[in-house]
Amino acid sequence: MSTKRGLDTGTILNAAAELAEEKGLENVSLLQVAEKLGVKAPSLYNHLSGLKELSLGVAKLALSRLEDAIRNAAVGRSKGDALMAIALTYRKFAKENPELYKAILRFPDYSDSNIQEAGHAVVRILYQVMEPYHYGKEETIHFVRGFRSALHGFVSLEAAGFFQSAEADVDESFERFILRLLSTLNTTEGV
Amino acid sequence: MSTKRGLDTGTILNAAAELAEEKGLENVSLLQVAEKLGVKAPSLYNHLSGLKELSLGVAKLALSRLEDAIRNAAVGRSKGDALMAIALTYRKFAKENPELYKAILRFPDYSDSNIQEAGHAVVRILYQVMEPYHYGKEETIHFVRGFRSALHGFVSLEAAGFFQSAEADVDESFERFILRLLSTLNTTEGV
DNA sequence: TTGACAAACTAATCTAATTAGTTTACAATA
DNA sequence: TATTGTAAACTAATTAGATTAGTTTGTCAA
Repeated sequence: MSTKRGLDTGTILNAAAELAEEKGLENVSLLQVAEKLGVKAPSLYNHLSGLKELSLGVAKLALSRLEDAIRNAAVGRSKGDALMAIALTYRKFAKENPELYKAILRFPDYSDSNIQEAGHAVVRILYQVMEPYHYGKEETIHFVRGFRSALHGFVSLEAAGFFQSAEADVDESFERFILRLLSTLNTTEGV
Repeated sequence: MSTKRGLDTGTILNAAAELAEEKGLENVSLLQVAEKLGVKAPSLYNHLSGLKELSLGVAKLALSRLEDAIRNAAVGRSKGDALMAIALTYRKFAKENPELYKAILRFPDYSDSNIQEAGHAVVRILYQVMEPYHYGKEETIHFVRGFRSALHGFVSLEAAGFFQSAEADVDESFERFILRLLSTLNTTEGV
């Protein structure tokens, strides 16, 4: 029987992600992940350097799934349409994968490394969508920073449980917020 | 000498906050905090229920300091002026107290309880500032949710190390972003 | 067929949180 | 002033988890 060669980094990260959604991000330990994989904890060290790398890996995994979702959302749409679709998809992802989204949020803990890279992928999509507006590079960067901040900020605060006052619908708050931002985009028409 | 009665919850939390800024949030353990206070770790349990409560307490402390700063920023200003001052102060706080700000960010980990309460205080200030615009309650809530999201989102992403492309100044990105939002506020004049 | 290597294992160590049970200083009161 | 109850500190012990060291064992390539 296959007592051997069962693992690789990808398998481990997927198991960790699954475990996160099942039992909460805070219960993702090497021990638990190993157990889920039917393996002893030290075995994991053959594939990653330790808990930090595991956490980082889960965050990267989550980001890349988010990126996929966003890319799909933008396909076949342009300008405001595309941006709104991206925004809705972003929030949907966070709602459907709360623990994975928390994993992304947690990156400030190790702001150092290559999570950034994964983040860039998301940004690149936004740059593409912004092209038809014919803004200058600098102008585009300014806007994209704001747009990302809006998405991230709203979704984080919502996930943390703010926005509970029953007096205003959260879906509507989000849509209005994004529309507000989009309304400031020059509609001078791309010839 | 006073082997006794040295501690209370406030003292512990302040020590923890200090420790966070000195050595990083991730090094705030019961052990380290106890050591800093010249006490054994189990003694802390007389004043709080464990590490979770300590972390929560630090987050609340940080939020209440942020709230103070914001309140001060709004004093003597109104409308767009006040909102911009709040925004700048919010970001300044995060820059000057990075570890404490991280403590706030970390709250999604325990989204349950009474961090919320502290968050409400910030919101209350925003509601006051919004009054002169004479928006309806619902409308105001929508805007405030967006505004907070903007602040939180931008500052978090910046703290996490995104926004590093040298091609656009981050201060300017922030100011433009906030101005963009403010520009969408009705200036129909309060009589 | 074999031998080298990677991948798994067991055993052991370390750090930190937490719990149990004990001691002691303060403060109210007899 | 002596006494005693209690809160707050302590020591000792347990637990969980990460990590390291050193060993064993499949698998694959020569």
